[in-house]
Amino acid sequence: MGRPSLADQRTAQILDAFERCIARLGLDGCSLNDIATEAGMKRSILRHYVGNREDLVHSLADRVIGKYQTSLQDHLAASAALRPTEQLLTYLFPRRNRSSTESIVVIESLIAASECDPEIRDRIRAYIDWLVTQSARLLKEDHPHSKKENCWAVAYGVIALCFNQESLTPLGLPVKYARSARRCAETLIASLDS
Amino acid sequence: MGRPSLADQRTAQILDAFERCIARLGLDGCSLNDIATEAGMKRSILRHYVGNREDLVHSLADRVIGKYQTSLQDHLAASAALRPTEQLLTYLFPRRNRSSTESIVVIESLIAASECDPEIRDRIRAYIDWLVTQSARLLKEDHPHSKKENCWAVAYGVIALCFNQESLTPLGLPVKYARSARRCAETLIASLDS
DNA sequence: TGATTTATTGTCATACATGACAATTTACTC
DNA sequence: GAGTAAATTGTCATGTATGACAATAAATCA
Repeated sequence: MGRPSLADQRTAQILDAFERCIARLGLDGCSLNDIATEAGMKRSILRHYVGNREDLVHSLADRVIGKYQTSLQDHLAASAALRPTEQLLTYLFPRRNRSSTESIVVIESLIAASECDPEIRDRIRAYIDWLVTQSARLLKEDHPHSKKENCWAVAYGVIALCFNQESLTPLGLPVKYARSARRCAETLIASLDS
Repeated sequence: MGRPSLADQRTAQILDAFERCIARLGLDGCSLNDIATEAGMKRSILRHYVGNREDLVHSLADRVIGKYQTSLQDHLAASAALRPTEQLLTYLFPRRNRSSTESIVVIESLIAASECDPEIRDRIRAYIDWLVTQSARLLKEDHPHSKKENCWAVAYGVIALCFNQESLTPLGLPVKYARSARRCAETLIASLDS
C-alpha cells in the first residue's frame, strides 16, 4: 500500500552524481547542493534518501568497495581459461585503462577520508586484506612449490605497484611509468620460480 | 628603514601549523582560522603574511617538495660510505619510520589537491621525475652492465613500492605489509644482476 | 622627534553549507 | 472515493569560512 518507493533507484542516482562531483570538485569540494544538482534533484530530496553527509560518504564507500570486489570475481570468471598468474596480471594491469580516472579519484578520496573516519578505514583495510589473500591464492596455484608467505609478499608487491600507478594517474604521467610498473610486476612474479 | 620584517619567520610558523592541522583535520578540513589558532596568531595576520588560501597551499607544496629533495641529498651525503643500492634502500625503506605519519598525510593531501590545481600537479610531476632519475643513477652505479632503461624501470618500481607503502600508512596496516614491500624492492634490484 | 615601514588587532559584509521541518503532491490499496 | 505511505518542494535558522579594510601599535632610520 502507499506510494511505491524509489529509494534504491534514487540512491543509485545520487551516488553516481556524487562520484562525478568528486571527480570534478574533490570529495570535500562538493556540497550536498552540488551533488543534488548533478543528480537533477533538490538538496532536500537528496537528504530524504541518503541522510546527512556522513551517511552519504559511508554509502559511497560501501558501494565502491563492493564494486571492486565483484569486478575481480567477474574478471576471474571471464578469464578462467588463462593461467591464474595471467588472470591476476590482466586484472591489475589491463592493456586498456579499465578504471577510468574518475573512479580512481573516488577511491583515492575515500582513502584520504579514512584518515578521519575509522569506519571507512576498517572497510578499506578489510578490502585490501581480501584482495591480497585472493591474489596470493592465484599465485600459489601457478607456483605450488613456492612458500605461501612468498606468494603473499609478491601478491602484495604486485598490488602495491598497481595501487601506486592508479594513485598517480591524476598526475598524467607518461606511459613509460605504467609500462615500467607492469614489467616490475612480472619480474616479481617470475622471482617465485627460483 | 622602517620596522624589520618578520615575514620569513612568520611564514615558516604558519606552514608548520598548517601541516599539523592537515594531519589532524585534513587539507580541506581546516580553516584559515584553525591554522592561525594552531600557529598562535589571528587569522588577519596570517592572511597578511601568506595571502589567500590558494597562495597558502602553493607555498606549502613548494616547501614540502623542497624538503623532500634536500632530504634525499642529505641522506646520500650522510651515507656516502654505503654502496649506492644500499643508500637508496635505506632512504626509501628506513628501519625506523623516518617520515612521520603527519608528513605522509600532508604529501598525500597535496597529491589529492593536484587533481584540481595544475600548478601543484606540475610541481609534483617534476619531483617524481627527478626522484626516479636520481634513483636510476644510483642503481646504474652498482649495476653498470644493466641497461639504462632497466635501471630506470626498477628505480620506478622501487619508488612505487615505497610510495604505496606511505600512502597506505594512515590505514595502520600490520608490519607484514611494510616488510613485504621492502623484500619486493630487494627482489627487483636483484633482478638487475641477471 | 618625526617619518616610515611593518606588525597586529578588530570588525563588517557576504556567501554558503547544513539541519530541521512544514506543506504539498503523487501513486497505490481497499 | 477514502486512506496511506512515500515523493517532492520550499523555507528558515544557524554556524562558519572568507575577503576586505580601517585603525592602532611597534620598531627603525634620519
